[in-house]
Amino acid sequence: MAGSRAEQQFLRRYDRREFLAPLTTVDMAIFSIIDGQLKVLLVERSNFPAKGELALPGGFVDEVRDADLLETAHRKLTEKTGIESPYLEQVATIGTSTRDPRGWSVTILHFALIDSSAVVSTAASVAEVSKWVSVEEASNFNLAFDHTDLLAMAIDRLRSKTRYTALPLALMSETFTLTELQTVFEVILEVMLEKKSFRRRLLDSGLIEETGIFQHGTHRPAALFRRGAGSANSEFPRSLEIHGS
Amino acid sequence: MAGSRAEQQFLRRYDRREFLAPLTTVDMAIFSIIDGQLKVLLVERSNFPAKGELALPGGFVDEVRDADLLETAHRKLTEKTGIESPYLEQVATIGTSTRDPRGWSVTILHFALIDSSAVVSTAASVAEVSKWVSVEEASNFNLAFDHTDLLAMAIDRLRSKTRYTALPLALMSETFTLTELQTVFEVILEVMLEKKSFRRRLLDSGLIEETGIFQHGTHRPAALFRRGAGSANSEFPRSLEIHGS
DNA sequence: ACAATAGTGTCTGTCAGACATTATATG
DNA sequence: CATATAATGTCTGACAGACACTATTGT
Repeated sequence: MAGSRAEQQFLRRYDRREFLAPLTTVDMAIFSIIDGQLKVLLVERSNFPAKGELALPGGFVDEVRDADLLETAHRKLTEKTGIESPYLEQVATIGTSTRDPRGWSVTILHFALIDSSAVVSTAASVAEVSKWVSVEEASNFNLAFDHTDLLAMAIDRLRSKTRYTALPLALMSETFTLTELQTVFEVILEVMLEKKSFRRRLLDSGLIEETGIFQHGTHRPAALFRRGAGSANSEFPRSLEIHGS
Repeated sequence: MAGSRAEQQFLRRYDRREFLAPLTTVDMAIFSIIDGQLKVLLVERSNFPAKGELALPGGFVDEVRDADLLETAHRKLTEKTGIESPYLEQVATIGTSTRDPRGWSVTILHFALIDSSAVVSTAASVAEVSKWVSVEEASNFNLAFDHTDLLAMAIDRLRSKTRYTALPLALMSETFTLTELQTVFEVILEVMLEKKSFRRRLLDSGLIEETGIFQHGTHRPAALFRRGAGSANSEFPRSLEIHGS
């Protein structure tokens, strides 16, 4: 069925180069918490078009090296940050005739969350000019192409998932206190959360486990946790209620 | 900034045909409720590859006619069904080196929900061989390419959204009774729902409004409703609890 | 009057929010 | 021992589930 003689002949004669396909790229919104702020990695474009402008990192599918789009995204991420196994998720695919001056162009937008502590290694492994910018600043820059829109979509997705999953766990370092975790949620959502309900939600979720170790600081020591078995992407039965702001 | 002389020169010399881009298509899972079942529209492929096999409808971006991917999806939908304004949503983008024998290929998968009553007009306006198949059957067919996987993703998305939105409203005809609506939810979720909580949820949502008309059938007449102001895509604060199957 | 379908009353359970209270370090 | 921070107790409120009950039609 799948390999009739006629089909094989068709495929032998088929040459993709005879057909014009849209330019296809993978773009990445790579988030991390740095200095208590939600930051995104931007690169300064070293080639035309939009040379010199700030943009989300991204690039073309490498038909030889990438078996699928996720590998393209992973490869881009490793190239830019040196990070190997972040949280990585497809956000949306944007394709229009006008977004790239080279012609009809499609980008598959992903977002990645990386562990704050892993970020240190970034600068060293990066050749291209790249920098971490707070999402607020980044949203106000005039990014290359439609990247301002793409960034907004990625932030929306992160915010919305933060309301009904424990996704921000992917931003934490190996061990963390519940107060630290709550602060990260609050930074993302731009809202204060109730301590008791936050702790109940996380502790009951089974997504974190106690290390038995305590972090000694200025006052009462805080229990240190690590990520547990479950997927940080799994859904709570109810969303956090976001009122004001 | 955006149009320096050097950049203009770069663009004048740039010829996309020199670069090989992945094959890019838009595929559609078009759902409707027919004879009380959730059905999906399948077409018999009239060309190689996979000629003669059943597949989700889809096709290439038309760089001249389509301003963006959503227009491509709308165009495909209108070509296949004659429907103009369905609910339409992007599900995911799948790109691998192996899914199409012609080479590295990307598809942007969408799903559409169309009004049961609109379906009647379908057969007439369609040249290609297409047919409505229950999702159960369709999932068991061996569809062309990776379309069995694509269909599963689209069904997953529909099921999951049915748990926390009123998306199935898009499947109803102009007016409908609450019992009919509940039955559609049940068909999609493959679970029985509690009448009282279902009605409360929908009535309190403001997503439907009474027509004041009653449907007289074999017994007590049922109030007829129509879709209201709000977006059927908006989220309830809690998901429906799905226990057993 | 009866059967069948439409629609309601009301109790329970779960889980998030509010906020007061207790616990345990360090200086 | 004072104070800051960690952690808990417990009440409320929103909303889904369960299920018994009432209402209204056609036959």
